[in-house]
Amino acid sequence: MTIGELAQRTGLTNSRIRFYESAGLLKTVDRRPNGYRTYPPEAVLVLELITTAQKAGFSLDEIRTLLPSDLGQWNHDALIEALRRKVADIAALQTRLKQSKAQLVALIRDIEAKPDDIDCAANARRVLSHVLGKEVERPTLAAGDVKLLGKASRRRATKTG
Amino acid sequence: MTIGELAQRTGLTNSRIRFYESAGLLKTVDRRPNGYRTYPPEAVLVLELITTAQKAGFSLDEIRTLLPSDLGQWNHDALIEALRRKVADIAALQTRLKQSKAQLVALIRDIEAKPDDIDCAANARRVLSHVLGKEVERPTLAAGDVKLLGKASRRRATKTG
DNA sequence: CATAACCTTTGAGTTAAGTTGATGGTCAAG
DNA sequence: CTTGACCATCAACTTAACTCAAAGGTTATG
Repeated sequence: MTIGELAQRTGLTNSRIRFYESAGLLKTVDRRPNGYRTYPPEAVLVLELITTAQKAGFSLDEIRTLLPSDLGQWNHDALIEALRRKVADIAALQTRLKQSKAQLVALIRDIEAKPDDIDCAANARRVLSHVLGKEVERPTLAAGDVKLLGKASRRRATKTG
Repeated sequence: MTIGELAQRTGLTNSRIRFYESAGLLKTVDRRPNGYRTYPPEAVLVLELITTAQKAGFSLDEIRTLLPSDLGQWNHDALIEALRRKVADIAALQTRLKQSKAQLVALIRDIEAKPDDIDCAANARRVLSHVLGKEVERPTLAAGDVKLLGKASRRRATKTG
């Protein structure tokens, strides 16, 4: 199989397959007399395995250390250990995401729960103090004196509190 | 406040603060006659806001478009919309992670549930066929003929099925 | 006035996982 | 024998969010 055929069967690009080879994920590939790479059918499996592992969150570095030189010869213990570690990583990330999401949801509620009797700036201070978890001082300067924050400039016009 | 003082109060590095300025997150900063940057106390708040937003998953680009030029003058609608979008992003990621984790857990169980009466290579094929969701052929070549997979070489010795 | 500890700018380096482009060889068809 | 579709290598570019180094100005202290 040529690299183009392999690319078609796996849905990857030629350059990506060459990149995987240069990254040590594919064993030294055979060459035809003309220099063209030639692959056995198993190459399809290996590439599918790589992309599957990537989707599961493994880096190419991790995959390289886990892929055996022969598809039937896995390092059982290292593999299981890596899988468990990845599950733990995911669990940790899930915890963080859950917290972040809860904070954002609370923030949205907080912003929308603006008391009718305070103005925009006061509401901003109120919300900010919740976000940053501490007292936020009222500006002692006129609005124009607050010289922070710049260039942004792709904000829309409407400013409200 | 000098940049060094601001860095100490926020726990950021000088270079990071300068970087945020060059990235358009801090408004044109005042300069002393000697060319040194000088910051008002509000700068601490702005930087804390930036790092807080980053922890919640916002990119600097997103933050730049949302940060108002005045801390009391938010673009209410754009902000709420961005917050909702971020919550949706997180929810989508949570879904993906849940699936990945379930797949990995299933894979671990699958690997460990090796029937006593099959050998390593057969177990590898069995597991592979589950992972890739299709039939995996038995090798028609001797193990040494499978020329894929390379360089890796930092694998440990013990090979099992 | 020397030295340390600040500050300045500019440009390049870092990581991951590739992509893109330049330049050139190979091969089958017409 | 030329055209087009392949293939090869190599270096450079991409994105994000910074860091680091070089080269030099400023300020406080002894």
